[in-house]
Amino acid sequence: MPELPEVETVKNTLADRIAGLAITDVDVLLPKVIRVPVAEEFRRLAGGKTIRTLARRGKYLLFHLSGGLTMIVHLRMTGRLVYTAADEPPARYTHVIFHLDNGDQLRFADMRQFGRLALVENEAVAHFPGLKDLGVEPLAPEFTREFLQRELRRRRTRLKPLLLDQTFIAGLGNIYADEALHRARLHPQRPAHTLSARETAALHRAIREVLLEGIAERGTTFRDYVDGNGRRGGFQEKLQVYGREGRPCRRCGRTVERIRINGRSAYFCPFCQKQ
DNA sequence: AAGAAGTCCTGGGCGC
DNA sequence: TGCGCCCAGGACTTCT
Repeated sequence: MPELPEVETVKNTLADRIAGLAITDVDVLLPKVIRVPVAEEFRRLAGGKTIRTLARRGKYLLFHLSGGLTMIVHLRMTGRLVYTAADEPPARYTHVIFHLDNGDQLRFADMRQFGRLALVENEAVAHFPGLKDLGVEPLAPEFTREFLQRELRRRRTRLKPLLLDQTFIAGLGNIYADEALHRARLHPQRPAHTLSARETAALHRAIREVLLEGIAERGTTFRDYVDGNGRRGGFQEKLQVYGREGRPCRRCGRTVERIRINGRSAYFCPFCQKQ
């Protein structure tokens, strides 16, 4: 699932290739993946625009276009954005094709059809549903230990759901949340307000470390993720607990367990991460 | 008002 | 072998 490190990697791999290119035409093969405006308008507006720069906010990808427009993309579970030669046979589940003025293409594919694209005026980005309520960027300087301590103290919820709350910290998903908690030796069910200063510092450090290592490994390909060049990530080789139910914890060798918290699975080591 | 549940999807894993 | 069931999961909506 594309989380912060995967989206960052897609952004970086695509930026090298498409920044400065113009979109000559757009094929929308599955109109419902276009959130706004309606597919026909999306196509009309995107056509002729130049892709200036790419940015990321949480798990959202932002394409800053000429004409004061921004394309917002969320890959959700299985979405892919891949730069391809025009004669490349279309991958299964390709829903949108951007024709670029160098003859190549940018293709959006998504097996589960959860991912969404939107095209809005620059001024509307800050008001866009989902984007507008995003919390702090965990790799930005604003995400300090003091900030985390202040926030944890006033929340009664458990750590795992809190880390997945995009209005709190933007960009963590199930994989990196579980890995961060394991690295900080914190149980996913721990009530947020019960952490000591020392534990808070460990969590703060762990969140940043797992994300930075994820980016350094070019993301985690648990199943479907590929970057803007269609290449798999490498961080799946370094996962300590995620997806490892019944297998040994890579730190202590005891068996990794999986529990359900708010309908989401949480992998953890009951020895390293005591309640 | 926070927290929980329902919704969207389809490949893959499982039981029989 | 093959059928049917159910699960995974991010973010948004709806319910409590």
